[in-house]
Amino acid sequence: MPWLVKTEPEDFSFADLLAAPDMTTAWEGVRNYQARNFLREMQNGDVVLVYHSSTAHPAIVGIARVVRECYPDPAQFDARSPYFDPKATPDAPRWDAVELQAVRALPRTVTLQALRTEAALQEMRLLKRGNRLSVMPLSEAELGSILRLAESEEPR
DNA sequence: GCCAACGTTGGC
DNA sequence: GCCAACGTTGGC
Repeated sequence: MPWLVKTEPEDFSFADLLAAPDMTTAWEGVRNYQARNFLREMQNGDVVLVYHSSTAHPAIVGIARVVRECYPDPAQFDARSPYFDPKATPDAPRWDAVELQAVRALPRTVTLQALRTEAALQEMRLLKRGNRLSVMPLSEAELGSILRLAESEEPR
């Protein structure tokens, strides 16, 4: 199943992922149960679109894939981590992480504005009012539409 | 910085 | 179990 994950580029951008060793990183710090449950459904090889949020030009900017399925997020046990959760123990972890590897940057980023004006994408979870999920599934049709926008020659 | 929307917490 | 208070997200 295809997925979309959000990240704040000031915190960790798609460029950071491309620059990481093996273009791979642990996707840690998801602290929402619904998002965590989606992480648990991710399978090796699944396509993951990376979206930049909380920025001047929110947009889908790159493609990654799942290279390690869910495992207990080590940050939850680390008292020095901003993602520390005092209620989590190694015997009873609450949060999971996956590892993502960059595939490539999109030829053209697909802005939030462009997503909103694409008829085929109106049902995307990302566009739903009040949506705050940082990990969400995409349909194959949505993935196809987004990739077409990313490859189109027309300026937006 | 503002503010709407949402999730979580904790008293009762 | 209810719900008010609070914190966070994220577009603008």
